[in-house]
Amino acid sequence: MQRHIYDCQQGCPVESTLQIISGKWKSVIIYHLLDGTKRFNDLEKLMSDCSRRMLSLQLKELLADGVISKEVFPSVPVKTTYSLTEFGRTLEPVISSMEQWGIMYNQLHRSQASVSEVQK
Amino acid sequence: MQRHIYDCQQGCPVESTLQIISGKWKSVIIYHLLDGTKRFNDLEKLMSDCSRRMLSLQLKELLADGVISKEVFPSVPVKTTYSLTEFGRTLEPVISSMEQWGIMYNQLHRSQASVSEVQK
DNA sequence: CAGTATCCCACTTGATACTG
DNA sequence: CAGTATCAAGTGGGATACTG
Repeated sequence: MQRHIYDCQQGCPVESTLQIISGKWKSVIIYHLLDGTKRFNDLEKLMSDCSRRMLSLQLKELLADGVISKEVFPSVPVKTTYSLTEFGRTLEPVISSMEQWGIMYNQLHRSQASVSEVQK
Repeated sequence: MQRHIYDCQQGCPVESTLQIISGKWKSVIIYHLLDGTKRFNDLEKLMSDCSRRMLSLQLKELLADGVISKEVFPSVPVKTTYSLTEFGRTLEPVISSMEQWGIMYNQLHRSQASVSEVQK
């Protein structure tokens, strides 16, 4: 994936934030990790729209940006866990506001669906 | 651009939010419109990394999703303004938290830059 | 289990030029 | 001024198969 899409001239703060969280699945990963440490497999199940390949790529970038950390337990079979770093946890307000908005949006859509049902 | 990337199964709220704001430049546009109504040209200047073509495409999608509205004044030459709709303004907490985080992040980078300077 | 490697095409995006 | 049209190039991302 190409990094540094935004050059954040005039230091636009929103572009800076996007620099870190704008991957296709990054904020979703962070969202799930806010809930606690997860294994690769856990994330795969939580985000079934996201292919294993994409999950792997996005995790790698988050790792490189210091947002998450990875721990490998050399058991057989191997066990890996991902968690937010302290830095990653500073993104909580951002992800939480996205969560809050999404909840509101989903309720809106549910009620619109009900209206359509009634209109039939 | 392909829409509806996320099918938001289990109604993951973060995926729902991304459905609306995940375009490459969408949150930046919303950010600038929080500041007030803007003309096409204003946005072009504020986001000089974004090509005219991309700006146009992203505005079209935000329009289609009801996030922004457009007003055309049939003067010569034509004048167009974009503003957030009431719905679009509900995204303020999301964009503001991105802004806040970006400000923090930029300061962090500035001080790191200074440290590097000193280290030379 | 937790990935990586390879192939490959669709979509995204930039460049450039044109227009009401 | 505020876009659109067209073309070409590059990338994103799926499918599938393989591995320590």
